[in-house]
Amino acid sequence: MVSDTGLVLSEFLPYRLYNAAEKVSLSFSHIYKDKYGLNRPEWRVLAVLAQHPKMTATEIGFHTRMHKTKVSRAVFELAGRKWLSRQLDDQDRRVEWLQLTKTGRARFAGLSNLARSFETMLIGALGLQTAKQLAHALDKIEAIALPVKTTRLQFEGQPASR
Amino acid sequence: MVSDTGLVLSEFLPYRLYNAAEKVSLSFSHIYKDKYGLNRPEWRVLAVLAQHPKMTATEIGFHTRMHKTKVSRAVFELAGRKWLSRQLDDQDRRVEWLQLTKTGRARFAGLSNLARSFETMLIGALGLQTAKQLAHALDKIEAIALPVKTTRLQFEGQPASR
DNA sequence: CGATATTGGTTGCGACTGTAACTGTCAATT
DNA sequence: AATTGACAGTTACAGTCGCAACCAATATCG
Repeated sequence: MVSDTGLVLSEFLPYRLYNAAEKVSLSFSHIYKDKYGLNRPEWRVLAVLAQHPKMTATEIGFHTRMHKTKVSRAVFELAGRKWLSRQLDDQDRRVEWLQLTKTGRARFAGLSNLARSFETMLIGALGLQTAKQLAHALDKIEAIALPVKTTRLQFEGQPASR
Repeated sequence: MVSDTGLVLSEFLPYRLYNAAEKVSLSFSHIYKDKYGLNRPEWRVLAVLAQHPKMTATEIGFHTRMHKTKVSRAVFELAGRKWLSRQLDDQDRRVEWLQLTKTGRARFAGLSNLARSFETMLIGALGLQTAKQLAHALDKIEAIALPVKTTRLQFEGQPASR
């Protein structure tokens, strides 16, 4: 028998990690959302294309850990704004090479500065020591393997319908 | 002129924090999703009601930092399954007191054990030292004030919106 | 009292998401 | 060449989300 002392949600690590990430992310999102009208996938695509001038959508998905449909939609939107250009590969016409346009690079330059200010502010608020420890913990989380699937149990009282 | 060395997304703290939280949260979600058919708001409502036997939806929102519509929908779902009961307050009939049913408590007991196992596994994978440093960093993130514009969570003592 | 504001909780709507199924292209096998 | 399978990228669909508008009950104020 397992001693059930209950579970204190507010001390539960996954919960706390998620809330902290949401808080930071929500705050940061105003920088690309309010001023530039971007959503998160679009911001990420922009940032990764600024760093790696020519990439395919698949590569972007790999780098940003985003689902390919997210990438596809973000690319569609940014292309519509002419912040990036698409160019079919000569050898393999399934592949599209994406790169920022002049406009895209110009927009990102502004965003990039705001982003770095935000990060500096955040690290300042945490303290350098804590920020480094946090970065180290994130390294480890990135590195570890976590269980991915389980099997579904059947029981009375399945989801109700609205 | 600001030196634009670009921005390396993969080293950007908000990005890394968010990805780490998503990774952990996704892995953990299988515990309540695949096995019990719950989504995250439902899991949170269940957990907080298990800890605090009688609460109102508003209080739950405060504790779990969830928007009141999320709470409302989660409560609706759990009530439909008869995992919790709703009871109008005698004095103020706008207020509903929520508490877990026997079924709800039974389900949560199982979930709770799985949750604690998961957390133990996670802490083990990080190492105790790193886990403590992470917890400390999360404390600080919770405590600091970050610029937030539009989206407001519903807290006690805060105007809803204007 | 009556009018108005506030509060607890719900719902309509538009925006965003992941799954899975799809299109079009290339590669391998026959 | 024709078939098959793999792959890049898109899209249909159903589920989820937050905002704003809403309803009903209560509190406040003239």
